[in-house]
Amino acid sequence: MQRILVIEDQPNLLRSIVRTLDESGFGTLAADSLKSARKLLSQDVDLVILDLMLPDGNGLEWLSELRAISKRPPVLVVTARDAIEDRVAGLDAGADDYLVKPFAIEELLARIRMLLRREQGDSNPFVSLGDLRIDLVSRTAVRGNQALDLQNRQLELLIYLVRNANQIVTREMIAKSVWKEDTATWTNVIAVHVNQLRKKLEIPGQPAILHTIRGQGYLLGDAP
Amino acid sequence: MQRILVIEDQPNLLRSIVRTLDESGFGTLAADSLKSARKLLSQDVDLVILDLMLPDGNGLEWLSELRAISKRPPVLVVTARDAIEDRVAGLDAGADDYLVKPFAIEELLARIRMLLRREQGDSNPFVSLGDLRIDLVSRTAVRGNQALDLQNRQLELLIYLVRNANQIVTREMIAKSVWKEDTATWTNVIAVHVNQLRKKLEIPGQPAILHTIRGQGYLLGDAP
DNA sequence: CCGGATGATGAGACTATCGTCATAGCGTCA
DNA sequence: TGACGCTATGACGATAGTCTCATCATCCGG
Repeated sequence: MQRILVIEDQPNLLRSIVRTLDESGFGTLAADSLKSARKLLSQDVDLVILDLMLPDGNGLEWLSELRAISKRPPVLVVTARDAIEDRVAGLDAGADDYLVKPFAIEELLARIRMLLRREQGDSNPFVSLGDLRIDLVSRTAVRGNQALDLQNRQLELLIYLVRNANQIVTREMIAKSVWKEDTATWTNVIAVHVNQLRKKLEIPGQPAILHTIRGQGYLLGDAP
Repeated sequence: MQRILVIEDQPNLLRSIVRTLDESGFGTLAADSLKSARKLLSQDVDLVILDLMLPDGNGLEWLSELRAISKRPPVLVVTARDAIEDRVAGLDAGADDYLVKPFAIEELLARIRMLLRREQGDSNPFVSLGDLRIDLVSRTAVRGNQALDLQNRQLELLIYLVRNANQIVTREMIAKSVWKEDTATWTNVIAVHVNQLRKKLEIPGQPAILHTIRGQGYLLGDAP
């Protein structure tokens, strides 16, 4: 369930927003001051709805602080301040949308859907090839629906191979990119790691995807 | 230079928008119908400004077609239709923002900046705090312009602290997130790693940024 | 079909990383 | 100020990750 943090100091409006969000199937966290907002903003909030005028300070400053750290989560500013300067200031401070009070609850929901939709595509960057997928931030590799338990070097090697999928990569290229030195060319370190990677990567009974190109290097992808 | 496609059939408004964008340093492509828009979109466009009522059809249908193929580029809908149903329909069709005519050119520019800012985030994701910055894909941490040579655990710990900057994190929270187990609470592993991290993170002669909150936990950021 | 070259593989050595422990330092409160 | 509890720190041992080496398998040209 997606969690939304609502920062709003008017009790009636806060209650009304929270109720609507609950009914729409979102999880909600409510804050009526910047102080309590700071407490509730942990990394697993998916969206923030922010009123600007709060008892203990200006919401824009809080927003700037947040954006200095991270571009997530998206922030939808909801405020009575409708002057153009205010709108520009809000958006430039890092807001992802700016909605002026009074607003229709339907429009609020539509804008929430829009922001969350955008988040989904924005999830961790990854590389993939066929049924193989590597999340570059959590550093997890999955083949089909089976997680692969790889060591660091094996993962680095695999990422390099996926990034250069369906083309031959020489040992020199691998040494330079994965080992950051050329010396590795003189030993058979690469062969050893390719070997270890194959054991975990290939599925017995299915055609291999990590091929040796004799005299040239390796190739990840469809047989040449 | 970032390129913006403007789809608008009122010649005066179209000209005015294009001029403003040019002056702001954007590249512009102009279309006064869906037909010409289809032609121009095949080029590399970073953002689309879309009027809904066009001579040869409804912009929303065109938007839906586009979104069926790709979530890029972002689309900013600009229209005279200001009914709530219209706004909801536009956002749900895949628009990334919805601006009602007449609008201030300053707000249009602010919303364009907002949308493009998000696109830029396509580079490696990172977290930062003050002069500290961590690239989450290359897994490198930099303080000022000095790279920090951190071990895996130290980096994981630092990422967690930055993500929860300026708030107290307890040992239990750290154990759960970084070690993925509660057992670490019973030893002083965390203290040891915090200690090692401090040696590499703190700059002698400058105020510390990784504080101990006696009896509670640790805090990364400004002194409490 | 043979021999040299190239790549694969298992075992073990080396090493960086990590966790534990003992002890020292420091704050806090009576 | 003294004692207690919490935190810092250096050293050491355990472990997982990485590399080396010897040997085996396979390919390809005579």
